[in-house]
Amino acid sequence: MKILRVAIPSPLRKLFDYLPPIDCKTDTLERGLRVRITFGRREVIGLILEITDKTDVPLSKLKSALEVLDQQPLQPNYILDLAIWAADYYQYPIGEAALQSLPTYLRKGGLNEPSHTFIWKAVPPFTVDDISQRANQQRDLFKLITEHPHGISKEAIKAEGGATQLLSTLLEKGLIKQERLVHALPAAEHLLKEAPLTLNTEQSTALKKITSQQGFNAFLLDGITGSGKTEVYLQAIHHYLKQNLQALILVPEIGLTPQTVHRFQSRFRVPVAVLHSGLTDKQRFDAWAQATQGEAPIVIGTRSAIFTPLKSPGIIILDEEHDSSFKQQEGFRYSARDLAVVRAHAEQVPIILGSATPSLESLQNCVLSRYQHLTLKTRAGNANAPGFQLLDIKKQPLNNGLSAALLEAIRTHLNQGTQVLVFINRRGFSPSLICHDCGWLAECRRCDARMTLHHSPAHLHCHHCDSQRPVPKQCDHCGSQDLKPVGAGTERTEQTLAGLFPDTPVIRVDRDSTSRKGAMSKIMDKVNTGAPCILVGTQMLAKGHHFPKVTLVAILDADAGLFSTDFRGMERTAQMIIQVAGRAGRADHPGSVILQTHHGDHPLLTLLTTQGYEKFALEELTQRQKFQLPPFCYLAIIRAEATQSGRAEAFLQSMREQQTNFPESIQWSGPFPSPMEKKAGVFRAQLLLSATNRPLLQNTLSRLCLLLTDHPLANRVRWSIDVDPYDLN
DNA sequence: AGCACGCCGACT
DNA sequence: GTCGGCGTGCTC
Repeated sequence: MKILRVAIPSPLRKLFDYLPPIDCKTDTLERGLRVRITFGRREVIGLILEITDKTDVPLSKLKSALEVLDQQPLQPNYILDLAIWAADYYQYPIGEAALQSLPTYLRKGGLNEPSHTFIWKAVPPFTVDDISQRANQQRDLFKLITEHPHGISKEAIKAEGGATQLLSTLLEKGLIKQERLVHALPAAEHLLKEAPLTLNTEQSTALKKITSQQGFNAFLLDGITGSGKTEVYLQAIHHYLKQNLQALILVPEIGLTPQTVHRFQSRFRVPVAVLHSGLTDKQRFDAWAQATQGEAPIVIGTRSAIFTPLKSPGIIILDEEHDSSFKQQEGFRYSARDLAVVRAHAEQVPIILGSATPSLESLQNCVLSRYQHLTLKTRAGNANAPGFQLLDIKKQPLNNGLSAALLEAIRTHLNQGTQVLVFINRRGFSPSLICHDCGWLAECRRCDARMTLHHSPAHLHCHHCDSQRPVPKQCDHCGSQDLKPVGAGTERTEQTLAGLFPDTPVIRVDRDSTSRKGAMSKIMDKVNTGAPCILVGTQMLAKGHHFPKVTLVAILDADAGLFSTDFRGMERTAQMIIQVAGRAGRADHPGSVILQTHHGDHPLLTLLTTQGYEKFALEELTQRQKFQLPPFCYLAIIRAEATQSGRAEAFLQSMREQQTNFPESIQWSGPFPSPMEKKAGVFRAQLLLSATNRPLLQNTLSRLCLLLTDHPLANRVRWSIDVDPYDLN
């Protein structure tokens, strides 16, 4: 008797046993096939993870599966194993995890039959003279098709003005035929579409180290902005493409732009499968299938692409490895960066983690020789590194957050005919609205947070829960009409600068100004003309885009995050500063960076701006070691949320009290209300665990997980476990 | 998570 | 008399 152990998308942390479908040839059953089953009173799609001949479930309770959906396993075992490993490591229900490793289209029961592009070809020996003289459209269509001996797609025919509605007529007459487009991969010597750039010594040393070793190796490609990391990626990819192996490239959410994809497409004469959030489920599945079947030698995607199978794995590359978007912040809270290393190890392929500002975790892995540290310190074209200036604004008068010294510097650069970038990490006009008479602040009704004032269009907006309301005319508390904006966001800075520099265009770049389709490329076109301008923007400016004409970068508030409650605050601030600074001073213009701060003598800020990121990072690492913080310990947070104040905290407290014989080497902290207790209408609390022994922490978490699941109050709260949390909020 | 069952309050 | 509120229990 065969028993199927099935992963089911449900929060129950176990597999469910089913009998094969009644009329099923049991020798065709296999791990990795989907089954349609009744689960409780509903029908769901599950995934066979094991086939055994015994079960702990009473036979009377066993149901038969309704149908097997696949002939072949959907993904190789190593992907399934990766998902199961992750479910265990991140304490996430196994069924949810296993099914989330599949594209949504398959998860919902779609057939594993990717769409194909069909092409039309003329059937020899027919010529245009075999078509009646009077059928002009048919003759034109046929001529067009004969001009493409390798075939032409319907879309291409339409683009050429051909009468696609007559294709079936010609097909019926046997003059043309339809074929599936197969991308024949070019021979190794024809892979390149453009010539590789010449590598400098550092780059070629790095490339040689990556490509000369066999099997699994993890590399941290630690290269300052402009040092040519991408060229190293491209040439490493070339090395594996030549052996008919594939490359998987993961980039941060914000980094998956058409320009990024274009870099890879313009170098190689091979299909590139791109997995991004703008695709429909079917399109995403098609891209997934291209990767899985090996039709796309290059696969680029964001976090979730870590579960995309490759037919012939060659190399994994994860760019901007420090970026927070690789850690999923809800639900299945995995780190694509860490899973990428696990996956590379399982597949015995090399992995490159690249960054100009590596995470302290990765740097520590280099110290421990788990990763090989490859550094690129030379900027291409001998461009100078930007010069930093800490501008202490203590006691200085500020014009909406801009000091006189900074304005003077902006003026100097504009007069030299170059561009200026002003970075401020707050959207909107001002971060709050205060009553001048009584001090009342416009607060969000659903969050413990103030609402941001926006001018265009005028409204109050909560950046935590997205709720919006009109700008009040008078104070809720005392009725005064003297309401004043406090602090500056991008809109206000834009307005102020536009007033001070009336002859220079001021361009705002934030989520609000770029949300319309094509808005960003319009902005880029304008900036790329090279005419002097002031760019005002958020984090968006720090990532991906290059602004070759920018010679001055101004960071209005370098202090945000310096004294944060989150131990990673300093690391994040430093990464942000270096990433923004990287936008200035390309090739022919030396750049300068001005940081406005109230702590001009802050030791770490000084170290960062005078000695560079690496020195800063090593110093920060000694601090982390001193205080036994990651990467010198492992963390997990148990979070809970409830609609009633205090309930989440009480739940965690009660769980903590239930836990007996708790290992002494695990530190508890909490439960505490979360830093912003109320968010989007729910009250949140958390409990922090830390340990130096990872297996012990894992073990403890598994036990706590059982306790949480069975807790009598568990249905009154929502709880989750975050292993290796990135954000302590 | 879903989904159904079940037991109490305000409506035609 | 019933529609429907959400507490409780179950899913091979």
